Formats: sequence, C-alpha cells, structure tokens
Amino acid sequence: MAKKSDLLPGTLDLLILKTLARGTLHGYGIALSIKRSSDDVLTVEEGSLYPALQRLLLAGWLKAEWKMSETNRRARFYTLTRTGRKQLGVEISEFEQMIAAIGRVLSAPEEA
Amino acid sequence: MAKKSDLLPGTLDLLILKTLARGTLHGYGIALSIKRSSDDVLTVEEGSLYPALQRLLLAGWLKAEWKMSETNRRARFYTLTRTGRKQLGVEISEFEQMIAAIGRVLSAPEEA
DNA sequence: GGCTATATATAGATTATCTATGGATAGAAA
DNA sequence: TTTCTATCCATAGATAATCTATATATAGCC
Repeated sequence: MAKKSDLLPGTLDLLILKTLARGTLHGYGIALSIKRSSDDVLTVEEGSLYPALQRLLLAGWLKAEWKMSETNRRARFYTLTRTGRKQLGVEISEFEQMIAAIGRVLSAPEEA
Repeated sequence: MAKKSDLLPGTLDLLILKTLARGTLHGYGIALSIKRSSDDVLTVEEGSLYPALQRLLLAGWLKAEWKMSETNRRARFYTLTRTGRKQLGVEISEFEQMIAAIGRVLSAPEEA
C-alpha cells in the first residue's frame, strides 16, 4: 500500500477554508479536524499548515486572534472573512470542475 | 472566471498512464488526447509533459520508440509496460481514495 | 521530575508544474 | 518561393506547494 503523499497538492487552501467555514479554530484544531473528518486519509503537516495559514491571512481570507484554547494554552484562532467565504465558493467550483474533467479522462472511450 | 492552473497537481502521471492504456501515442498526441477528452479543461504544457514522460520512462512504466507519425514527422511513441499498467491501477485507487476523503471534508457536519 | 499531548513556527529540501525558449519539418496558402 | 500554421521534441529556469526536520513552550498527569 504505497502512501504517496498526505494531501492532494493544490487542495490544502480549500480544505482549510471549508474547515473554518464551520467555525473559528486554532491551527492545531484545523489539522485535527481535517484528519478526523477525512477518516485519517488526509494529514496536514505543520510545515504545510502554518505557511498556508500565513498565505490565507495575507490574502485577506482569514483573520487571526490570540486567545486561550480549550486546554488553557495560548493559541491563535482563525476565522473566515467575508472575502474568504467568497473564495471558498470559487475554490469549490474550480475543484469540482477539475475532478469532473479528470473523471472524463479516466472514463474516456477510444478515439477515432 | 479565475483560471488557477492547467492541471490539478499530482494527477499528471495518472492522466498520462490512463491515456496510454488506450493505445500507443506520441507526446503531442497524449497532450491533445487529454485536452480533448477533458473538454479543454485540462491542458498539459510541454514543459510539464516531457519531463513527466522522462520520469515515467525511468520508472519503467513506459517504453518509447521513434517512428513516423500519422503526419509523416519523426515522433517518439510511448507504450505502457506491464508494470506501468499495474501502476495505473495503484494511481487510480489512490486518487479515488483522496477524492473521497476530500469529499468527506467538504460535506462534514459540525463537530461536537 | 519526566512524559505526553497540545500548540506555534521556521529553515531547508524536494518535487511538480509553468513560462519561456529553441529547434525542426510537413503541408497549405499566398 | 516564401510564409504561415500545425505538428513534434526538448530543456533551462522560475515558481509554488508540500514535506522533513527542528526548535520552542506549557498544561496536566503520573
């Protein structure tokens, strides 16, 4: 059972945006949530997650605030902005278009 | 209509292997076939295609032979090997697993 | 006091894709 | 005959995204 990668490249932003669309979370919580809701198939490494969060903050799709976590530790909580929610819609439709296109290739008939 | 990329990263090998599973083709023909069977959604640039073909040759998943093309030009025709066909199966199931996992994240309910 | 889980973050390597370029030829059009 | 378009191969260099490895810190349990 070769395990090629933890994620399908190009889908991390989508996963983070969608996860935050369900509510504010800190970074560690985002990673856990993605892992759990994917039944342990998708694992977001810290070295992927935190740079991605910086990207999304810089793009204005998230805002961040330092607070105390459920377990009483300092943690940075991320919330989707209005433009972030809009971006989520864009990314979902782009992703679905890609998947549909790949599906067509995978099931394409013989050519003339 | 923002167009982010020509391909979903990490899926090119799969697309090439699948395309060649339907018969021997030269590089240019592979690119055309993927473009056409995806209804112009997926475009494989030469700078992605030829390095990928080298990768797949080196891995032993393809073999190559110089011949004359349908249009009477020198062209390098690629054929799937036995191990290449096996690899195609692996890549399809990995891809489907990833897509299913992403689907679960995209439709996940609220957490407790 | 030591262990584990929680929590953030960066540096550096790796890999994949894209942009840009270069070369060559067949055949059609002008 | 020259020019244009489509066909065909290939590489160099830039860019982007992810992964590996590491560092730091603390709460709470044993």
